[in-house]
Amino acid sequence: MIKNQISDFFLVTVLDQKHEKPTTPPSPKALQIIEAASKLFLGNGFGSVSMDAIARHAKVSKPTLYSHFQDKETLFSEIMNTMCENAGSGQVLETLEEENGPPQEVLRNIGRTKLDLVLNWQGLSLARIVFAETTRFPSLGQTFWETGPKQYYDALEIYLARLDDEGVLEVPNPATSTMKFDGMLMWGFIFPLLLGVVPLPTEREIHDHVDGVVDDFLRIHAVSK
Amino acid sequence: MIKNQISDFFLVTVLDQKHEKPTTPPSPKALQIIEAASKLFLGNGFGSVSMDAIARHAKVSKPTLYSHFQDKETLFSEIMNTMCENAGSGQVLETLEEENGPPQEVLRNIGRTKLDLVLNWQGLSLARIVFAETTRFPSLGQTFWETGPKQYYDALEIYLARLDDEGVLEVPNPATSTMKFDGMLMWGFIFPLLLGVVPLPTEREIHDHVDGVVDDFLRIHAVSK
DNA sequence: GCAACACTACACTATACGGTGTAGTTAATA
DNA sequence: TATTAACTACACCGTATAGTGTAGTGTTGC
Repeated sequence: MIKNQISDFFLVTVLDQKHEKPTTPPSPKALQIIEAASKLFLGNGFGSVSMDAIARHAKVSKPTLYSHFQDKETLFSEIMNTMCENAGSGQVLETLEEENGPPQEVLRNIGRTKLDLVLNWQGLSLARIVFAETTRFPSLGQTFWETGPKQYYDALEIYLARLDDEGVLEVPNPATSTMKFDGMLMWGFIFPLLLGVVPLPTEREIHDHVDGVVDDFLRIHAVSK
Repeated sequence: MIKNQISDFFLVTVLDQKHEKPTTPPSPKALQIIEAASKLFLGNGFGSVSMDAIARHAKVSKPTLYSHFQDKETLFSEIMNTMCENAGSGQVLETLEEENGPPQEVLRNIGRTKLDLVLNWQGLSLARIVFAETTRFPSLGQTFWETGPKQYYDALEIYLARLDDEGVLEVPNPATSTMKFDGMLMWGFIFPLLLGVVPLPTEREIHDHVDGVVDDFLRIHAVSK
């Protein structure tokens, strides 16, 4: 069950490289290795996953493993970078670019899409690992930030600036407002989840929460008459 | 320099057990061990700190180390639990209990105190480690949550409920509003900081941010006329 | 003086890990 | 059939680690 969950995530994050540059496609053995290593790293972090375990789970010999990847650190950062890039905010960005409805509707869609992206076993594991290993692999935090949240924040900031221009809302500082919006949206869920003291929220809880956040946000930035 | 920073933090978090139960005070050797292990764990996490390194830094022999602490896991969880308990929200709670001024003033004090508590090298390291190791040591997240954020959230929730009762603000759902307040307060700083993509904010930046958050919060919950 | 105790230095065991070398196997190709 | 490339199983090296055992040292209290 969990195995399938991870496999699915793997498919859309590591393998499903639709926007990939025309590099040589990874060989089937390399794919086995990537898949196994992704699962193990995502579930256990860098330090407590051994190359023997990766080879065993990939059903591949150790020399084969090392013929495809230089060493453990390379393997880890390649996989995590790919994961960060592909687990990025593509859907959220599309939501933002395509929508032209009333702000309440647009913001609700953004909020739900964002929470759906993050509030699941894989998203939380990824965040946990990136937070933890970003001191040992500084590029990790950088890649994660730039390929994921930053793009989403930039787009939302531009959207809010446009609303301000058009006089729909009053958003004197779109950058700050963007982070406050995301903070209201995320913190109450992700903080206790990262500490492991609450279960994942239901779709209904997410839905209601987003509605509340958007209402608050609109009240903050309502145009003063 | 860093050594002193850590020592200071150590003093107020691990050693300075004012509210401690009347247990036997730790021997000087045990203190050396705790101090060294605190520094090392805080800076490097659980996995990449060896018991030899702890003994070396504590200027203590390994058998002495093991005469005071059963094994590495015990040492780690004892130290981290103590840290969580003592790095808790004592100051924030005091701020909340003592203040009786206007909400704007109270909330600003709370916000600044909270951010001061978290936005520093030690607070971030602690959060990083707790997030990362909470799967291996489930009690860690639990202890951190219950001795720290939860008490602060409970107190703030009660405060907001009181303001609602008194008709000062309109807070129909104090629990949710508490998390949204903290989310606006924390997220914009702590998220990029955990990813290592921004430096620590200045006192001035914190100050301005808190003011903005409190203004937004008051606008959300202003009593409708 | 002497016994108890905490400690030290040092050596040691057992295990695990990252990474490599070797010899042999399979399968496709020419 | 001969060649080549990828792969396998297996053994191995060096190192690091958690944790223990031993023999001896200093200090305290009787």
